[in-house]
Amino acid sequence: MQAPSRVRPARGRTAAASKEAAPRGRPRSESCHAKILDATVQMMEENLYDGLTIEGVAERAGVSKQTIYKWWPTKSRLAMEACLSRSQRDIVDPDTGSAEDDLREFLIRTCRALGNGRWGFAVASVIGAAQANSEVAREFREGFIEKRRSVGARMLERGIERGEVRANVDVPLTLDLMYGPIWYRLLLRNAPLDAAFARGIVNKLWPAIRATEAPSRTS
Amino acid sequence: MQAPSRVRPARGRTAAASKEAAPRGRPRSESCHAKILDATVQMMEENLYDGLTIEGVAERAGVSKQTIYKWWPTKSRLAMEACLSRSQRDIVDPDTGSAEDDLREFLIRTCRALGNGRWGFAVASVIGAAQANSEVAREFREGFIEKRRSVGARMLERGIERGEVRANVDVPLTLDLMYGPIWYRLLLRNAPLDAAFARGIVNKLWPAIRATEAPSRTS
DNA sequence: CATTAAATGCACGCAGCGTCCACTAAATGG
DNA sequence: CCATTTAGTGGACGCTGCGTGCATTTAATG
Repeated sequence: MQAPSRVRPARGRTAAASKEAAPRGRPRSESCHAKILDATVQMMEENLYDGLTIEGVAERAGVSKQTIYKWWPTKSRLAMEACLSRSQRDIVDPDTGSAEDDLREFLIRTCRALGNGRWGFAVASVIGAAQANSEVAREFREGFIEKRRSVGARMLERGIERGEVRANVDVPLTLDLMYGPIWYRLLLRNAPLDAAFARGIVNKLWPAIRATEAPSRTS
Repeated sequence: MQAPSRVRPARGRTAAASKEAAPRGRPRSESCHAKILDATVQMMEENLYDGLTIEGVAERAGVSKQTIYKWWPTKSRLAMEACLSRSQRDIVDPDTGSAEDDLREFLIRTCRALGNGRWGFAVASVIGAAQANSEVAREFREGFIEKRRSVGARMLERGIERGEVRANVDVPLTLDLMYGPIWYRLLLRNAPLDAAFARGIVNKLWPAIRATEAPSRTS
């Protein structure tokens, strides 16, 4: 998934944890690696996946095309890694102590990351590209979707332990119901992807999730 | 959206409703039109959007490339119209007399159309392609998504009139919650898109929609 | 200094899009 | 029957961008 990391420890320093001896030859340029990913994200934000060209990335990054092909076999893999690396920072477990608040916060954060600016469009275009190639689709699922789902599952499980969430809740289905509408709006752009939407999802879903039988809070 | 229809009434017959006189020149071949759309669907089912080539369609349909370009400006527009025309038959309002049953039936039907065989993958790949071109995205939304949404809205409104659905329900949000999970699974393939899933969606959502405050039916 | 591997620069083959053009085919009205 | 109009054919073309190949230079190792 990640381009194979062959970066060696800084000159002179011997990494204590590293079992293998220093590799021979010229070390991989970490700066090239970063510049390529940056240029890729930038180009996707401007031109979406279709407008992403290896030649363009090479030019922007000030790097030769061969260097890119050395580390990423195809354009789709490059786009994928750029997308995943850029997305990591948006996946955070709020862990507020309340399952309902956790879910709401997480969805609000997700909507915020994807809903404004060009990044959402770029992500959508990568999802799109993944539809044409099952291997890319799998990588995207594992690197992007499953990470979000596991955070969601953790929030639900904490809720079950605390007695806020009914114990027999169908976790995978619940996650589909939570994330599905967000991807739907991301991809179809029929309405804004904002905090109000995130709140709406949780408010509608919570009565089907929560343990107590108190009156529904749905608007 | 549709390739402009210039087919004229059959020879000799004067269409009563037609206001304009018979067009001059050679009439458009309806058989070519159909063969092109069929070949497009077939090729997308086999090779997804990326594997769809105008040259390939021309060959399969036994038609010249120019004929295709005459009626569809780009590959994406061709894919779009093929997708929309093939999909019409799956969009049916069950109108059972019960809003809950209507919703369930409609979602089951949708899952059935998209969940097995190659067609679902083909549709997903068109959604994907739409992400790279905002005009294609808009057409897809209007021709495919909005048709389904308006059927859904009608089912909910009938439910409101009959008192089964709470009057203040947020219809667009509810539709997002219903359809979102389906598109999510269609695109991400994390789990099967089957009737059980459709039922799960309705069962979970129904308590947030229905007018009465009877105990929830969620599993 | 020899070795190893990374990065460069340039050329190439190839597929497929979209266009152009001259030609043929099928309808029209006079 | 003929001029006109529009549809469809077939082949050639230019272009972009992918992915490869290869000789060369650069930065690290012992």
